[in-house]
Amino acid sequence: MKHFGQYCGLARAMELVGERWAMLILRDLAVHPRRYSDLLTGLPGIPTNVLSTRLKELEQNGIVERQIAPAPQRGVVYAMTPAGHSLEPALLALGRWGATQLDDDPRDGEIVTPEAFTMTLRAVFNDDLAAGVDASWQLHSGDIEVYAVVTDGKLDAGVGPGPGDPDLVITFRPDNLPSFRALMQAARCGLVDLTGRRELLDTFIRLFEFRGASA
Amino acid sequence: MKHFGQYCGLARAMELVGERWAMLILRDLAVHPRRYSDLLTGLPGIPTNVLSTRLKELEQNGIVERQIAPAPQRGVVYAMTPAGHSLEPALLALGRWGATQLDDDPRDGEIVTPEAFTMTLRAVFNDDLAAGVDASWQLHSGDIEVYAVVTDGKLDAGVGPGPGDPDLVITFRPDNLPSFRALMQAARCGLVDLTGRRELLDTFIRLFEFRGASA
DNA sequence: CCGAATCCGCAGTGATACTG
DNA sequence: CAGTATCACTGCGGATTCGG
Repeated sequence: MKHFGQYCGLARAMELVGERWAMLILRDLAVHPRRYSDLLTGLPGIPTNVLSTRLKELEQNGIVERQIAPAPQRGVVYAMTPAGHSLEPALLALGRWGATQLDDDPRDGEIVTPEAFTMTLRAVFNDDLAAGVDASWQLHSGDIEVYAVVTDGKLDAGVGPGPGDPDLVITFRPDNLPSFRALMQAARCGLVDLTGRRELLDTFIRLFEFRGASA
Repeated sequence: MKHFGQYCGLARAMELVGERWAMLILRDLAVHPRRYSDLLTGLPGIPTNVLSTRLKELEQNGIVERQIAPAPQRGVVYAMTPAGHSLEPALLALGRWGATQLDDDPRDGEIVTPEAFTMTLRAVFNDDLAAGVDASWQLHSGDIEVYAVVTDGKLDAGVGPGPGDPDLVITFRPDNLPSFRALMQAARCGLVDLTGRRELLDTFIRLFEFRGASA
């Protein structure tokens, strides 16, 4: 990308990750390493040449790593480098701000991917309310399945079943909720199926209630 | 801008402020309202049509306001709306990350503007160390003049002379320090002229020492 | 099937000239 | 001062094709 000619952190950031689709690729990689075709299906609409160009640029800039996957899947896997992972606070801050600018419901054709959902969980997590909390949830909404594990007030969220048995499984009804906001509303109204320690639903709502774009 | 087709805060953020030059325009407006020509001179290299296009888009999206300036200067002034101001935490987070990716010294042709310098001050400010601090500084480096006022641990930083008399005036020598990093190094080594409460130099260094891209 | 490379039409950008 | 106008160029979107 062409340079902005300013010795400034923001300018450098935009030079490195400001091109079209780059941040969304990084959002997906921030959740877990992914193959080229995983990224393609998780970013409907991205041209294949743009994806491969971005991956090459991000790799060259030390933000993303190209790895040869080990035995079970064998193939190419893209993953964040430490420099890439250190970008996550900025991605979450941008995501929080963007969330305040979202319409109440998805526009025509707008989808929610498991990775977007996971990053939303991380973004809205109320760190300051979580001190001392230990609990784990598994969430089901449509065919999206994500987990959230809070250990000593620190969050680990990802796609799929969590690392251990969840304390509470929350299944949202109806199963095609359009947005995170609607989903939290359903939780508040009890429109959910619960399996496990049902009293942890309130804790979930408290910890993941979106409170605006504060720093 | 074309949409990404995802109902996701990050995607919406990039749709709204992800286009080329947009974040740098917002960085300047986050410091203070500016006229069209101020923005042009503060963003050397931006094409005039791109600036006017961005301003129109940002205005349409409710992030920037076009105001008719009052009596003294009379003319058009662009300013942040509340939605625009709420983007600042994200700009600072990106700037902090980008700062970790900067070379030690500016590349050929890279400049430092007063607005970039001000945003750097805001970005590196160590909030957690500032509890209870009340102090004000005025900084001179070359022809850049900025102020930093800490009131009860909260920072106000801007271009020009501060709102009141500064407790300490710091003038950096040599007067064309290439980077914020070099400037803090000069401060640590005593390569500065001080006027006022000299003991506040240590406080300044402590509060504005860059400690990496932590959230 | 995965992981791209290639080609084309078009929109966004950069540079400069010009105007109310 | 505050923008438009113009035009060459690059990058993106969309589709197809190709090699392992």
